[in-house]
Amino acid sequence: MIENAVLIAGPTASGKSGLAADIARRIGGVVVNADSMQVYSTLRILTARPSEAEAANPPHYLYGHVDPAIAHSTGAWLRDVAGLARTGLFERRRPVFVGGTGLYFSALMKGLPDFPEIPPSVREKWRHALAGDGAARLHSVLAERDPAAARGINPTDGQRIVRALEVCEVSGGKFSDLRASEGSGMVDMTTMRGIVLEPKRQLLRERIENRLRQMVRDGALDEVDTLLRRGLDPDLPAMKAIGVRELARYLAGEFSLDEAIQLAVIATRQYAKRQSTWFRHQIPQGFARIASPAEWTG
RNA sequence: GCCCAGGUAGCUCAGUUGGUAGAGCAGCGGACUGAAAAUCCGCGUGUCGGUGGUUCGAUUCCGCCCCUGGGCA
Repeated sequence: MIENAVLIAGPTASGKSGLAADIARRIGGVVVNADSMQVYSTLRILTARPSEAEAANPPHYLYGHVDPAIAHSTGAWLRDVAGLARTGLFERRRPVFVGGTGLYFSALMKGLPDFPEIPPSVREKWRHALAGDGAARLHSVLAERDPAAARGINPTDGQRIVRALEVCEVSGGKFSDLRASEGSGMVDMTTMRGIVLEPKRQLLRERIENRLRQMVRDGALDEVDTLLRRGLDPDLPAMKAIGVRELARYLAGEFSLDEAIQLAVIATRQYAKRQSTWFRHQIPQGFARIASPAEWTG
């Protein structure tokens, strides 16, 4: 159990990283990443990961420690956190978890059901089936193996259907049964402190656009180029970082830099909206909700 | 100045053989239990450029005007 943790959630470009560093420095703590994309090593600029200098003081953990060729996951991230906890680090230094991935916060607070590890061959098999037969077909397959799970998943939601099917196959049981057996959270909720950043939409829009232009000035194109040269599977999570696709299309000469940036800005705005929706409804009561880091008087 | 093609949702456009209109994108709302920067669901009234006329009724037909492209001078 992690005592006295600080959790900071917020949409992209809300200024949460800076706030996390300030708080960690003040309480003599450490910053722990809770963002699904900042774990990857190659895309430092494009994922707005803190620089090496920033990450040195206060100490930052779980940033850029995963190669983009590896498909990280919520479960893998949770194991990373557990590994850090086992070293006793959090008993000496209070952890400040910061990020934009709502699911990671849920997993941290409530735990994850005890799903089995899915062998790559099984994963591939169902993904193939999805591509070939379509979501509706797989949904009816799921309806036979696990009616309860099928009822809870939209017939067009291929990704979730595949997930349920692979878990059924590997466990030999039902996905819905496993889901019912909730794991236990990692942070002690009675001593935890939670903050949600909720900037005004208009302000966020401006910040997103400015930041993306700055990223390009800082060398985001080189990062994307480096990533592309590795010829990785486009389905890998790291390849889906916002901006990769858009800037890649500029590099391929499909459209101008300005058009590429515009598309990436739009994708980022839509992402920020999804994040806000999550934090509005899925984060427990008791988190302090503030519009900007300046409002935090902690 | 003349000829042609257009002016319809924030943008790109479709459509109405005359009964006041609809797609994609954007935007907004929502879901979310090991890909989550992912995946999925829901939401479309806008002087149909303006103004006269014909008509029971015009965004649709006719006249004039304005604007934008292209062509001829």
